[in-house]
Amino acid sequence: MGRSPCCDKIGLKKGPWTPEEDQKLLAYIEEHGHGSWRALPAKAGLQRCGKSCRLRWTNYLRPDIKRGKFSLQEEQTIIQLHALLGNRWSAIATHLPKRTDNEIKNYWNTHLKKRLAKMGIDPITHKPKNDALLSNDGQSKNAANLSHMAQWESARLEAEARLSSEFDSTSSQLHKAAGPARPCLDVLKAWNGGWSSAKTSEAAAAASGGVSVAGIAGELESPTSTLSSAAGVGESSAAFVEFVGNSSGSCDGGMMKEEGEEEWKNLAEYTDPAAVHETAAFPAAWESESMRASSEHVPSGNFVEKFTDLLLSTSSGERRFSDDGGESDNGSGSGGGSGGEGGDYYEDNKNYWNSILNLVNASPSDSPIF
DNA sequence: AATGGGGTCAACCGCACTTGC
DNA sequence: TGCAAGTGCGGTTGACCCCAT
Repeated sequence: MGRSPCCDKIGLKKGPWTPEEDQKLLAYIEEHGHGSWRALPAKAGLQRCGKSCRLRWTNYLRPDIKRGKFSLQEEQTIIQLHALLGNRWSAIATHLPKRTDNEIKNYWNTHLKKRLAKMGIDPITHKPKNDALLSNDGQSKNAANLSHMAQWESARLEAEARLSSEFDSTSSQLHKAAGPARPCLDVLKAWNGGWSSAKTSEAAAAASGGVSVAGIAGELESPTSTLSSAAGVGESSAAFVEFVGNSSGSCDGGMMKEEGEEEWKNLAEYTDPAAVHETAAFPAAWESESMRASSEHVPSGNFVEKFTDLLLSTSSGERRFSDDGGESDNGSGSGGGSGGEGGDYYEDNKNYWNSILNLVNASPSDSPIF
């Protein structure tokens, strides 16, 4: 829109901040608050642009910033949320309260992304780069994926349409109150809630692959949120639809299985038990006959089980992937006793995404994105 | 000891969105 | 309603550090 940059004035300093500048900025903000960032430098006696001051404050000087090495739990959170949200660093940062988006972004780019790539996993899609590794019958699997994607996208659109009409009278108010768009996670919660309620009510909507939206009302603030999500996190969104396409077995808390339990129990502690319990009802809704019928033909594939687990194992010297990106046989395979060679493609990924949903559910209610 | 390469991270840049007039 | 200012966000850059040669 032809807006002039804030830093184009000659004479403003750039580059690394000196301790004196830090002190000035800190002292001013502590006394007056930052107020208008543009006006701040002059008032604080700094030869910096407001933007630079804001960045310095938010990324470095803020007192509530935790610095230093990322914990295992933080790594898990970043990986899982990145799988769901993509490069929305600020959104991810809301779940790591003492970390800045910049820090998380840097950590992802310099550590986690490389680890994923090393393992043959596309860090953008969080899927293996070589789909042929996933199963002995890649084509039929892909066909099944497409089928499920279509099925669930259809169901999602149906639910969305119903929500839109249901909330039509109040949506504008909600939009105003909600502030910035809350992309796809509203939908995830909605799905979760929908499935949970479907389990108990055996609603016809659920039986037909649709969703009983009655239980969603309380969770959704923006009934049209998926529309923005389609543009914002389209790829991840699609991945979600694909990954959840199976109904067999039970969920014992997402990816917190026997294998790697030491690492994942941290996540369990982090996650609100109540939320976990609520989410645990989610897979039960998958017992819907129509869904099961359509998924029974899906061949078992030895997909990347718990790749965040693997990723973190790799970081601690444990090697579970062969050099060509395939997974080496490490014994028991995936948990839950699923058949085939070490686990079921969909089961694993359902669990993976369930663990993300757990995270979503456990997130603070005032989170700007959830 | 010097040097080159790779890794890390603070900071900058430019675009997009929100807000106020 | 349209425009401009203010702010937030994500991608990128460049300086610094460490390590191998």
